[in-house]
Amino acid sequence: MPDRVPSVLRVALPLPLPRLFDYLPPRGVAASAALVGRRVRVGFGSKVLVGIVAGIDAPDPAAGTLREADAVLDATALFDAELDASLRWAAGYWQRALGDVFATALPGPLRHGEPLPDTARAVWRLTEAGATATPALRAGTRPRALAERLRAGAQDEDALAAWSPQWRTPLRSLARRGLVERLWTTQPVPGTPRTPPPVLGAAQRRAVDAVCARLGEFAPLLLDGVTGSGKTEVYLAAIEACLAQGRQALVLVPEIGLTPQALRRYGERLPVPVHALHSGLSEGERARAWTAMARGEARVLIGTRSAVFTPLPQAGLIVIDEEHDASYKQQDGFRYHARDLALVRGKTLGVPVLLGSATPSLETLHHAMGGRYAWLRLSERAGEAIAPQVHVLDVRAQPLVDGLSRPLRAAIAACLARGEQALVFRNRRGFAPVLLCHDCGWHADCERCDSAMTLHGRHTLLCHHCGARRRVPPACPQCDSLGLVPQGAGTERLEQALAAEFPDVPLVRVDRETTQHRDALEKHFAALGDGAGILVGTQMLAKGHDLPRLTLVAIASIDDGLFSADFRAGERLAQLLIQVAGRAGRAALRGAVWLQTHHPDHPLLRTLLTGGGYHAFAAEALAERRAAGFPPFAHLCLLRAEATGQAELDAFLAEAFALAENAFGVTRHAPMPAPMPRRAGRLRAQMLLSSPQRGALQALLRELFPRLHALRERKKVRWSLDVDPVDLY
DNA sequence: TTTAGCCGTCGG
DNA sequence: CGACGGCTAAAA
Ligand SMILES: [Zn+2]
Ligand SMILES: [Zn+2]
Repeated sequence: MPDRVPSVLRVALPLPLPRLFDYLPPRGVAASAALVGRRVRVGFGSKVLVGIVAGIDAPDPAAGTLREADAVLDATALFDAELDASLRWAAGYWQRALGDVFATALPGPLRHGEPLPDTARAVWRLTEAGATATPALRAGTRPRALAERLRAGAQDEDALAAWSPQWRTPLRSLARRGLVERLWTTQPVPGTPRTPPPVLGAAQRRAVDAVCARLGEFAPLLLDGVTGSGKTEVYLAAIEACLAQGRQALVLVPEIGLTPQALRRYGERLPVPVHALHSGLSEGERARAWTAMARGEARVLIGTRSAVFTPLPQAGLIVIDEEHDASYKQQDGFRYHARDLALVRGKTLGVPVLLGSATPSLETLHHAMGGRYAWLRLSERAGEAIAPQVHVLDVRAQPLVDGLSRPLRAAIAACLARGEQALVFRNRRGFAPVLLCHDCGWHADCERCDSAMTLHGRHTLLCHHCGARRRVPPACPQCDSLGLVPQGAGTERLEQALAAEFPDVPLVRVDRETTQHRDALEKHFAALGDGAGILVGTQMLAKGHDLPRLTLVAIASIDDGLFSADFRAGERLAQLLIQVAGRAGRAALRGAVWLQTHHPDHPLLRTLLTGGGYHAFAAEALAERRAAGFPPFAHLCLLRAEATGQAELDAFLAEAFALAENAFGVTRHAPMPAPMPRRAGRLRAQMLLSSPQRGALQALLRELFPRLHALRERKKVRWSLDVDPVDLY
């Protein structure tokens, strides 16, 4: 009889093991349903872990003696009912252990058992003495400017930092004289000066109205608008309406989109403090923002992929900017898709989910075309702006010197002569992608990967896949020839060539090497100034900072992307081209886009650049996907595996293939080597599963996942299931 | 995934 | 005989 009494805690631990672990409650604590969702500290093997109580149950008679949990760490559940349900759904959908999913959803300090942080924020206001003394402060000084600002109302430290990065200096000067004082508050601080909203165009107005009409219910909406059509103003107006109803808003942006400039824009336009969650914050700051949302103190949170796990107890609206962006899919561990999880949360929460993009993903477009998503179109650039003129440069008959043809150099020179700015785009960093022997055809390959090494500078060969680094050999290792030549041009080579040709204008290279830190990108843009200048770089330049003087976009080459085997490569390339091209031109200055290619007749380029643009491309690509049985017309799961020995790898995938036999009508494709069969010394292979029915695939995965865990052959193999993979690499 | 523990080999 | 490496089962 006592065996039937629910007396054990079923705990989700942060491990990749797909099961829960049973513990007795700590001494003096009764096992009650009220403990579900709270963190507990438990001994596990020889170490101590922090887990979350996932349920309360009767003890399993088959189990041996249970350990006692050390302590319950929370007074209430960390996740509310909605977040808890959404996380459980995510664990099932993307096939990941619940404890691992819970751990991913928590900011570091909470994951490690720290108490919820204090969310009170420091607010500075003028003292009475300060108010009196302000007019007497020396005019034109920073303390005077700060005092004037505070006279309009108290400000929190975020607002002061937005005003000036060096806000502490004048503040300290005022504080020393007793003119300002610090308070602690969890309330939003009113009185932050706000930029008035611009007048919206008719299409923007319609879009805002469409979103506002759906506040209070689940509604997926696609905001489909070209670069410069004013999507952000639509977000801001919708968020204001959401705030006015007393609800919270969550905004997801791609990693690269969360610039200080973008944050400032949200902060200045909205009547409440805007909290940010991004990789540049300390763990403590992330925990504070998360907790402030959980307590309802924060009303607007803007963040990157992992911000989708933020509690939204008073949710009103979720916005996903650049919804097509691949960075929303986590590429290791718990391989969730933030956009898709946001849609599920929106449905559970009963709030609209606004998906914005100039180049919507084919999945989202397909939903919009089928009427499942409301489709809001902003077809014109806001204001007077006109679309840029596109030149496709056939370089088959053109000599390329350092990757640049004569007509392109001439176009850049003309642009600079007008005092305008040029962006030269090339999606390969380094000096040259290949180092080739002119005499025997040998090229420098990585010893641990099936991939060529990239030449960096003049003397270094670098593998972009495993990080291997070595010196350029003095002569060809195969034929002793001295004729080793860099083949092709990366950003570094373009930079040098442009610097030599245009020595008098500022030139900035933007790629992973030059832009390590968070603020480096902003510094680069500042270094460019607002006169004539050149930016060279990779897709880091595709969005971000607004550059009004930029009128010429030169795409040095994207030919290597035209023939990729991956089913999503075309979509990616089209999105990238449209994004980069969209940077050319503004209201008064018409932009031009130059594309150098050896394949001017490639269907993708014809349709995209000289035909009907992105939507015409998308229609063709969707037809191809339908014919080939790829998403959105089928749902995929990729079983990836890697091992040091080929035999172990093959044996594992052969077993996995057998396990997937005839199940639920899901198509199992024969195991095959990965597109890069060897990487960092490890052999890689994969098996694809596909089904037109998402439910059938999910049913198979529910059976397959535990069986894979139980396989003997799994031992020497690292494997993972990737549900809805963004690429098959 | 991590790790304790078992067993077999090998050097001292 | 004890150290070490490789393999396996178990972690509640
Ligand atoms: Zn050679
Ligand atoms: Zn390598």
